[in-house]
Amino acid sequence: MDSAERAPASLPGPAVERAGTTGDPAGGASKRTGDRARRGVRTTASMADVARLAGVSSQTVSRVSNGYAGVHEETRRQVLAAMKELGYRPNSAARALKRGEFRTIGVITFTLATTGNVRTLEAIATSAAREGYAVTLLPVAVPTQDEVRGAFSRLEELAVDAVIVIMEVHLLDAVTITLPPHVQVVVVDSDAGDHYTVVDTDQAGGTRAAVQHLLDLGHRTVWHLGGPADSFAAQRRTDAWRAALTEAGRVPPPLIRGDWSAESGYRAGLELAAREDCTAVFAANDQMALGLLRALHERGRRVPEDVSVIGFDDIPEASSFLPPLTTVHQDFAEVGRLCVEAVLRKMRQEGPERGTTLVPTRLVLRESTAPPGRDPKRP
Amino acid sequence: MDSAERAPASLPGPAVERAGTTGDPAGGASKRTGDRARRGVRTTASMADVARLAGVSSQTVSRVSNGYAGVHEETRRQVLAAMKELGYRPNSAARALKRGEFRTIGVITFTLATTGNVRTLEAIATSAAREGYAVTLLPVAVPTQDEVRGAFSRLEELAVDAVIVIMEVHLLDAVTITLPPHVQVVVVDSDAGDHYTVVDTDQAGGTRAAVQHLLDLGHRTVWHLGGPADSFAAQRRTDAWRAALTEAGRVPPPLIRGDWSAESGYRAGLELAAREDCTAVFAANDQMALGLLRALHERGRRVPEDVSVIGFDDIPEASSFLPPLTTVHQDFAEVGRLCVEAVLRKMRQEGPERGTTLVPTRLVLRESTAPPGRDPKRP
DNA sequence: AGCTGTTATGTTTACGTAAACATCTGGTGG
DNA sequence: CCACCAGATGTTTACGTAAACATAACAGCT
Repeated sequence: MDSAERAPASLPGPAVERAGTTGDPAGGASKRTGDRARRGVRTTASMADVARLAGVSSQTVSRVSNGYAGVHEETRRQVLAAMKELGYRPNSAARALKRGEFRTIGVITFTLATTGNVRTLEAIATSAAREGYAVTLLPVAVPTQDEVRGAFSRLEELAVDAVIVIMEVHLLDAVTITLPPHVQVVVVDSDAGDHYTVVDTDQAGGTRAAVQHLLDLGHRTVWHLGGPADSFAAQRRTDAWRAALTEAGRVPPPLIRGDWSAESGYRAGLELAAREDCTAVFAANDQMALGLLRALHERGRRVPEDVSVIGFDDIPEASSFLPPLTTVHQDFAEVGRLCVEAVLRKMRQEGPERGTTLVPTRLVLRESTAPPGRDPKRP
Repeated sequence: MDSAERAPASLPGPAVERAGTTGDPAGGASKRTGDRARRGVRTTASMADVARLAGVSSQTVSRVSNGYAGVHEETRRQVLAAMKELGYRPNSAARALKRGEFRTIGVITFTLATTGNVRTLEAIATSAAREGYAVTLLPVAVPTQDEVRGAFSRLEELAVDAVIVIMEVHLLDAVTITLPPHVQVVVVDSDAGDHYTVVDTDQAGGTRAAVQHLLDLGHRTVWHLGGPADSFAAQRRTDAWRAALTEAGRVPPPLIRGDWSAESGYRAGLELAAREDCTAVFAANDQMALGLLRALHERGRRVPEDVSVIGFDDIPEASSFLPPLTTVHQDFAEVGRLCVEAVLRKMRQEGPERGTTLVPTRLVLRESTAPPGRDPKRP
């Protein structure tokens, strides 16, 4: 309880007063000195131990451990043997302290409920591992400024060299962030390319492909089931949808907004099903498209005969929807990979400080789209 | 001494003033020694800096930083002011080195493609943050022994105090794991409760509820679309399904196996749709149930009139399936929370070394189940 | 032989923090 | 009035690693 009370060392926190004893019930049975011996934690072997056993200096152990050339083969073998015998593991805290870097990337993201975030995170973790970096996860439960601020203040005292932010970054600007000065930031899902390094899916390109596909099929116009207003990705898709229609000389119907969830797609679908003039819908993600399909089905509007539906993301389940969903495929793996690449480049001061990288999309044709007015009753 | 060079905390300074060659200013103009000065990384303020500015010893700064009592209020204020002015952040590497702990939990998991893993991970991260711990993610791309070994060897030199393993642990036993001796392990999805501390969903309870529900509706027996053989969760669900049927005096039909994906559910569904005697199916997860629904629909078998379907997980989309899916709700958040709790308790040596904790499930009734043979044409 | 350069290894030092121990106040009670 | 105590603060030291510098051994060359 004592140790739990010891507030997690947060700087801004006015420092919880430590009541009572220091935590150790006076039983001074510890003859061992050393900090951690008292907690009963078995200390692991250090370089000095290995050096002693191998009969060399600890510096030579360090050289072997870091793979430097210039160590006699014989010596190296002895050192390696000693390491193995003692089960030596380099202490990463000491390494980080000495080297001034943690080899860790922090990832800040909202809820992991959306496929996109998760897939990107996974790709980031994989790419980072390949580069010898670990990934520390910082979930932000609710997208309020307070929560974001909280995540960042946790981050400030965290052992990271760089941060990747998977969310609309305007929330950040509103917050006064004070990151350790050398920490690099890369952002997904934002238009802040002039302030940050941004990697993102080509939302506009994907959207245009989707809209164009529907227009090519002969639909007069395309309705849009958009994502929440605070998502930049959603905003971009909505903008691109409008632009694509306008450029094609069509009148964009009123925007209908969901919140990414299938449930919101269902509600929107009930609305749309009531409109006879709605023959094509572009949903801003697959989940909402799923709800939309259900609503249309319930109201007796057939897909794709009466209404064409197209989604965004290409989640694995999309091919199992009823009917299988035509959708815009996002390459999350590539986004994650590029994020890591960008952030490492920034750390090495090899890359530009800012700018946006777009990852192309691909339209996946399945069975939820068809020419309009194809009524099997009047073939 | 060199405090003049430590720039007085102009916070948003990008600080790439070191022009010219990247790392080797040949005219050794740098009077500073020190490792990281040479890499052009601006050193952040240390305790010593704060102490100097506040006119106290660094130990007093440490006391303030860690919230110890016994610091005069006046002094504390001064120290806090100095910290703020310099933008001081405790160096977590030094802390970790000194304290012998990292305040970090490592999470090893297979692909983040399954909802369960992701939701559990998210809950772990949230709970850990609440306790002042960070979470480091270690994805294992493919469930081969080599991959697992790789993840663990990365882990060995990683800065973690504890590990939570989200996968069947038998893969681990086959691998020779050599973790730092004091690292605690908690496992999800395993029956290794006699070797490890295990937290898991009550697979058996949930399965029994599902099977019983179908039997109560009047179905003669229940078919099962199981998960992959290497998943313990899948195994448990399959075992419980057999047991529940047997106890009720029914004959378990042959097992059909999928791989968790909707696609595999679809393939299985095509098979099941061909069998007139199949009136009820229990799918081991919701994704497979989705594929199953599609196959049944394609083959003209109505759900729930001709076939009842029940899933497992209760993913958010389940309520938007066609029809909305009756399924077993898993409380992933609770699983994650308990994992963190267990692992922290182990670290503090307050809890048992091994044993299994089960988290109860809840059957969510929607519209994919009904009594058999209910033909709406003959009400 | 004497010099030079190369290779292999050892020694010193510093990274930032916090425990352990030491010192210095001012007040209290005998 | 002094011994004593407790609270407030300072000093020393060690955590494990790796850069920087130092040394030693030896081969090649004039």
